[in-house]
Amino acid sequence: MASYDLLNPEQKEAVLHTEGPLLILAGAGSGKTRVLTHRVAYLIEQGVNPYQILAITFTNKAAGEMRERVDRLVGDGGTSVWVSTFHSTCVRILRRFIDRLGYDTSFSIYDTDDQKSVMKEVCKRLQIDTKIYKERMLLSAISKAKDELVNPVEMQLSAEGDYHRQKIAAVYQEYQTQLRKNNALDFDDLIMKTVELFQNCPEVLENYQERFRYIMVDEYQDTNTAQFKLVSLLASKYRNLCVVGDDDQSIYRFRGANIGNILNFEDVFPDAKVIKLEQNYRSTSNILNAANEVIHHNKGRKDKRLWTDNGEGAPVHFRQFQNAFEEAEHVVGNITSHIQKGEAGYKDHAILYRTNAQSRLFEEKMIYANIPYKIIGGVNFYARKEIKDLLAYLKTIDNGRDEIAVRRIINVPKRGIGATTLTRVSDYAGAYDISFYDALLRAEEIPGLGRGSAKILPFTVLIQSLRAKQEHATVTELLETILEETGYRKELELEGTEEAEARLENIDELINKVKDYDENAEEPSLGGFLEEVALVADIDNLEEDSDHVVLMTLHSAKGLEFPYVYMVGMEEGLFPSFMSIVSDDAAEEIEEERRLCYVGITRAKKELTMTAARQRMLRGEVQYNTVSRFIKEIPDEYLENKSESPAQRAREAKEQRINQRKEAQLAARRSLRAKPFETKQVTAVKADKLEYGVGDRVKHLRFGEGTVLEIIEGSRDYEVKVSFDSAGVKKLFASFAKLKKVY
DNA sequence: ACCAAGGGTATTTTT
DNA sequence: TACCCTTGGT
Repeated sequence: MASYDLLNPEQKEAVLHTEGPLLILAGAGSGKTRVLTHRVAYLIEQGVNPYQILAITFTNKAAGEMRERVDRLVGDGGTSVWVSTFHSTCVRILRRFIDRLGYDTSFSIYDTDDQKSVMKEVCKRLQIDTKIYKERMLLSAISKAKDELVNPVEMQLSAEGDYHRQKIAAVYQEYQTQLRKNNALDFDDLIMKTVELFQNCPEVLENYQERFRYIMVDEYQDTNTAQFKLVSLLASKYRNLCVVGDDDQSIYRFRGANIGNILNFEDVFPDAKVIKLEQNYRSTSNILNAANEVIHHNKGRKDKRLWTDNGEGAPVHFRQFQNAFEEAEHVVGNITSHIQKGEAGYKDHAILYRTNAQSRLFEEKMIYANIPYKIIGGVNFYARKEIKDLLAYLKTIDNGRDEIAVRRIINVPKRGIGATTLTRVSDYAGAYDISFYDALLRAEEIPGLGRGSAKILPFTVLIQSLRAKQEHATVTELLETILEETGYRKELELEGTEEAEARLENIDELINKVKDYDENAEEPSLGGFLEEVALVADIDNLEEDSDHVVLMTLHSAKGLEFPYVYMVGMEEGLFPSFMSIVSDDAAEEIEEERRLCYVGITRAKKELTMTAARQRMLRGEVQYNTVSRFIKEIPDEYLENKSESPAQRAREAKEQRINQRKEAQLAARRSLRAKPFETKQVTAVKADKLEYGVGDRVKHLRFGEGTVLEIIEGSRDYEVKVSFDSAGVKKLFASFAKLKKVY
């Protein structure tokens, strides 16, 4: 039984208001997750079946956290509450019912990389001049349309008389055709197709309306039109829709987020109850006041002002440096001194920047200073070449219609199959209206292939045998077989370069993740694994318990908090970004940047340091930037500006610094070369010793209780053989299986 | 079919 | 600066 006494009056009100539409305007750090989880607990206490509660978040990390907190609060009863992201919710629904829209339920999910490949093909087919219509731009136009639930036909109609837009509509049309041919959906499709499904199949919608009688949406300010539609359809029957958000933290306009969803909630649901959470439990009042002042410069927001009864704390620090090197040096030095004084651990620090490119300098300095760090974002783990290659093999096994996947790996490792051969196969597939892979199976019949068909044969034989194997093998076994049979691993090993070494490490990491999946998923399957992998963001991998400094963009930082926060690159042209300043609707865009700034400031619990550089290298050019307007929006009473004047600065002996810098760069480069891809994250760590021994009773998440039969100590992990009461004898890896001793 | 080199171009944020 | 794509050579 959860206790509600520790909630403040507004929080309590939000928890107790269970029926009808509810808008919770939750300021930064006002305890919204707490409210949401307690609300779930309360609903269950009131006799609501947990199975009928749906909580939607944006990231897997947020979902995981909520899941954990719900479990802790309500115990086993909470496990059937459906907590997941928009995208995975939609995938789960589509996997059941998308056949009604003419897709196969084993559809692939395409990431931006795959989308680009499709778009290339589309442009070739339609003979689009990619000098004028850039693939990137076409894709973003399509994405925008999907966010707004506009289909190709509608776009075509609305483009009447506009040649340019008509062209885009034609591309959109063909792009969808290609996706369907590949039995694939892109990210935006996941939402849009689900909405389509609901609109076309009332009985399916009804089914889910009945199921989800209580719906909660987190980060509501970031929903786009399609997501809003999805939620309103689901909630339209029982109307128990609770949305939580903060219009001041709406930072995904570029991705289609419609701030109107939160600003107009009360218009759409006139009977909505509105509750504001304005007490902040996170930051000092200096930090909070600075945030309030900055965001106050925005128009068209819901009026609110956060307050706290935490102490005043230190003023917000601001320093401007001569260049980006010194900026990085200062930040890293500052962190080091906190550590040395024993004031804080590495993990208490976060460095936040506007663009991913800024991470590099900090990374170099960290390596030099021997500070453990983790970079979030940049190239997603699953977007790396070697990982994508291996996933493409798995996808090919799983979904024979995914041409992008097949094409990706048909000549990796090299099988001597080139462009000409592929075109012939593709033409043949088109002529007989079969999939690309099926055409490969008939390689001998394809005219003009000649010796090409002999080269194709080993590939199809391999895939066919893997498909056969899939029936009874785990994903781990499949992956290992691929690595061996294709010679992929061997090739990298023979290469012997540091880069190949890094790739091999990444592959090991992938194997770890697969093992983890095989052993912990409810019902492990190849399709299930691919699905899980398709929807992870880098932020999802942030582990709270390991001790390192975190570097990430301001966007990724939303929802997190750190005692010490550094907001770097506070310069006009960088933050706010150049694009936003020169944009056609600069007013709107700058407001979005300001909200981003607000998000950054409110991440800090104890101390906030903002820095800028007069000079910095940007895309190969030296830029001279002035201090960001956002700094100027913070009144002096909350801000301590310790920037040195240029004159003072000039007097300083530069020599020493320059030397130091060179040295540092050298060292950094040396170790950067050793690991060209960010710090390796090892998810599987061999425990020093296990808490259980042979003969002990243990409990496994999926298999239930059992008795330990045998423990084999391997070099990297313990292999534990357990006889489960109901699931039989299993061999498990200790670091993944998370066995708990039962007393 | 494969590779290396060079030119051109982009750069904001990401589920 | 760094990547991507085209080009041209073998």
